[in-house]
Amino acid sequence: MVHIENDTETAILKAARQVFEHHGYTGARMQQIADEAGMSKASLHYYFRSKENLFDRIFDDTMNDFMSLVSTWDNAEDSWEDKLRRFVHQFFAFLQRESLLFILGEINRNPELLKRHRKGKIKARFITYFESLVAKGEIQGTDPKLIFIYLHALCAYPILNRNMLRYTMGQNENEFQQLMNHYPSHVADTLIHLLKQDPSRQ
Amino acid sequence: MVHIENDTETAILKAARQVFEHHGYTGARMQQIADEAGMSKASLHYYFRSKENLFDRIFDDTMNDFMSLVSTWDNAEDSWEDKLRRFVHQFFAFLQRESLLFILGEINRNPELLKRHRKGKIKARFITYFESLVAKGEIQGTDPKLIFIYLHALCAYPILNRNMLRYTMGQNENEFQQLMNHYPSHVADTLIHLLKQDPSRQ
DNA sequence: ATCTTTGCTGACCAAATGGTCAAACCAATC
DNA sequence: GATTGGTTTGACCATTTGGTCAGCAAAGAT
Repeated sequence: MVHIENDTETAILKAARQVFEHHGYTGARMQQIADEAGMSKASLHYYFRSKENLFDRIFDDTMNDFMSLVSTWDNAEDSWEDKLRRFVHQFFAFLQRESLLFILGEINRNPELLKRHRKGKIKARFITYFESLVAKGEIQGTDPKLIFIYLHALCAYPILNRNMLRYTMGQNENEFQQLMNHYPSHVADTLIHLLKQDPSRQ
Repeated sequence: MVHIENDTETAILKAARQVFEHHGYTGARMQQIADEAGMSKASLHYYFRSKENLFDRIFDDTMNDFMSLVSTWDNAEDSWEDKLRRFVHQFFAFLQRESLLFILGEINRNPELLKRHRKGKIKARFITYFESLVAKGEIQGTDPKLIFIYLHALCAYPILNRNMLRYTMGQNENEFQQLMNHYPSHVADTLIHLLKQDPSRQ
């Protein structure tokens, strides 16, 4: 299903994304999307029949990006350390581009939205890859599912909760931004360090 | 500011919390709250003058609980390991009771909501405590702000993103629940292990 | 020049929604 | 049992909101 987008359609999608990500489905107003796209409300209905249609397009696009990123695993011929490092940076960059908070909010509102994305049912490549590493004894024997959760948690949380974290830690925009610049490298180091431990501990 | 609640008011607050947490401010409907509380919509306006008032009450209550939990730090006379372990379990339990996703969504919609809670400006006790530990050389020299983020991230993420995580990892309710039963202990172990490392690594 | 197609819009509509209010209800007091 | 005060509600209102539609404008096509 290829979409050939003209300029107007692109403008609508861009405006819609902004408004939906900021206000959520129920809070978004067709009029505001129209204003932000610089056209009449009727035009939105000309290109996308309904609010729900327009929303689905935004949601599904974001969700597909997210799912394909999560289930992809670099198959370059290098060490798992480098693979992991690349993934962390890629994932972190992605999360700054697209709003995971939006996705989580909408799924919370309507869990049915998840069922439309079958790709999720394919067990993430990450996990199978790390299961094989454990089997080969290259990393310590922690459950790869936990590593998977840790990886996602460490990358996503400071972006999901940026505002309150900054507030709680008493930092201004700049200080926090500077912390975030080094953040993904530090996360990668920590995870690798964690996985390299000899299996003797517990 | 003590609120003496009668049964009706309590019933309203309970219903309102459920509806607001599920649908967010913009998606919540006064009629649904009334239905769920088993009374007429007019009664809601009798007890709380407006939707916004009712929302504020729910939001502020949750936010206060969250802020006081985050800025509290056990001052029992025991090791930092035990303090940390207790905190992780307490925090994890809290997150299962009250919806952080709700808070994050509303703050994203209206950042002004944060400014009402001055407590956040007090730098979290956690950070000052761990700064002192680093100074005393009891733990390795990682920036306590990062440890703070890691702690919160690891506790909060699997609850914030429960649905998609389960889906991505291909687990059913039971399997995931079982994973979560051991989860906080594992997080505590991991964090302690991480902090105990000798300072030689970078 | 005229017709046809496509993109686009102002004016309008029906339904939903937060909020109001006069009246009903009910327990306590006289 | 009448009065009083707080509580509860059905009916109603004004506004907002997603959506429709007849028609206008521009660009090809004939």
